[in-house]
Order: sequence, then structure tokens, then C-alpha cells
Amino acid sequence: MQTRLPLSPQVFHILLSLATREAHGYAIIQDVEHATEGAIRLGPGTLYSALKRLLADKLVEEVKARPADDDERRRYYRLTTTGRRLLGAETTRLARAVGAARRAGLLRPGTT
Amino acid sequence: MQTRLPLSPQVFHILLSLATREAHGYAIIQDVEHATEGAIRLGPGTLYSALKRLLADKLVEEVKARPADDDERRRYYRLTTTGRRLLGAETTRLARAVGAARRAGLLRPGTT
DNA sequence: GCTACTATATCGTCGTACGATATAGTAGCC
DNA sequence: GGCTACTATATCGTACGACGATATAGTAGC
Repeated sequence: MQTRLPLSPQVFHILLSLATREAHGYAIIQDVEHATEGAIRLGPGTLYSALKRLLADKLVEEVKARPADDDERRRYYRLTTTGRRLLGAETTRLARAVGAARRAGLLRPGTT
Repeated sequence: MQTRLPLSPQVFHILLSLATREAHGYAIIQDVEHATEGAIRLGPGTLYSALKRLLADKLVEEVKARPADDDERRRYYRLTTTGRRLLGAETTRLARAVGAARRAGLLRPGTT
């Protein structure tokens, strides 16, 4: 993956899930399903291969520090500065796209 | 392609380009590049294979009627009702995603 | 007649989303 | 104590789709 736009919806939501807190893989899967109201369900294949690429591209990094008494199997990830910048750029791109769609009358008036 | 969300950014912009007017393929390419400020540049491979799928899925249909003195090579397309409905659903999904990203502080304040 | 642009079409490749499968620890429960 | 369901990560194979390259050809300007 180049560090270029557009991001796939899946990758966008993985990064977005990491924007507010560090998280481990399984938590990302659940968070994305919740946040998208079931529209995006990440299977393990999708999530872990995406994470691998995101790590390689240094958009995400692994966190060593762990809470006490945490499940040993978990691996925690957080956004890098580059990752946050890219996510911001993609958000801007999406906001423009939504604006254009709104002007075309594709959203019920009042939709935020 | 299933008629399910999410749409790829490319397909979203192809449908969005057809939301306000009928258009032929080459016009779609130019419109999408303009509307996305160069972020999405559709090559012929991407556009015509996507159009083929969209036609097969009845999200888009070909228009027979032609303006007088028009370039004979052009083939015009328009959204079907199904296509418009799907585009609306995807727009709603994107608006929610942008809202979540905004709450996470990823947009410069004031961005529409 | 040259170049650039318009316009559609097809082909091959590569990336990646996805389901299936595997492994194993944890928790509740009867 | 064994059952099931959930948590958690990992890998594999497949299939779809985005993309660049290439082809064809008409149009326009010079």
C-alpha cells in the first residue's frame, strides 16, 4: 500500500478506531462493527493482514506497555504521527465527497 | 460485486458523477478527477470495468437518446432507481464515518 | 501531416478483502 | 469435569477489482 489516498473503507475504519485510544486487534474488529452499525465487519484475514501492512508502512506501531492483569495474548497498536496525518487527509477527502453528495440531494435533510 | 456497502471510493464517485446528470465514460473520468481535486484519477481499465459491473448489477443503465450532432462514439449512462438508493445509503454511511472522525478531532475546525 | 485530445475497449498483473481453518486461553454453567 | 461460547491472534487460498499498458480511431488545431 502506498501512503496515498483514497484509503479503503476497511483501512479507514481501522485507523479511525485507533484515533481515540490504543487498542488490540479483536477490540478493533468489535469497535468497527459497532461504529459502522454492522456495515463493516472485519474478518481476521482482513484485519491482521491490514495491520501487517499498516505496521510495515509505519502508519501504526505496536505498543509495548500493557495494563496489569491483561490478557497475555493481546497485542496493542496505536497511530503514528504519519498515520494520524494520513487519516486526517482522508477524512477531509471524505467530508468533501459527502458535501458534494449532499448538494446532489442524496442525504435526507437534517442528516449530520 | 454485491449490491452491498461499503462501495469502493472509485465506484462511489462514478455513481455520484451520474447523480446530477447523464454522462458518457470520458466525462465521468474528468468529472471525478475534478470533483476529488485529483485524489481519484480513473484510468480506462478502472472506469470501463466498473461500468460493466454497474450495468450488470442494474445500478446504472445506458441511455439511448442522444443530443444532435454529438460525438458518435459516446455512450451515455444514468443512475437507476436502485443505483440512486444505494448511493444514498453509502452517502449516509460516509456521513456517519466523517461525523465520528470529526468527533475524534481529525478535521480542522470549520471544515464542512 | 504532425501532435494532442477525445472516446471506448481489452488484457494482464498485483493488491487486498474475505472466508476458512487453526490454535489456544478464558469464562460460565450444569 | 466436561460442555459451550467467547476472546484473541495467525495463516492460507481464492476471487474480485483497481490499475497501467496497449489498442483503435475519430476530432481539432496548427
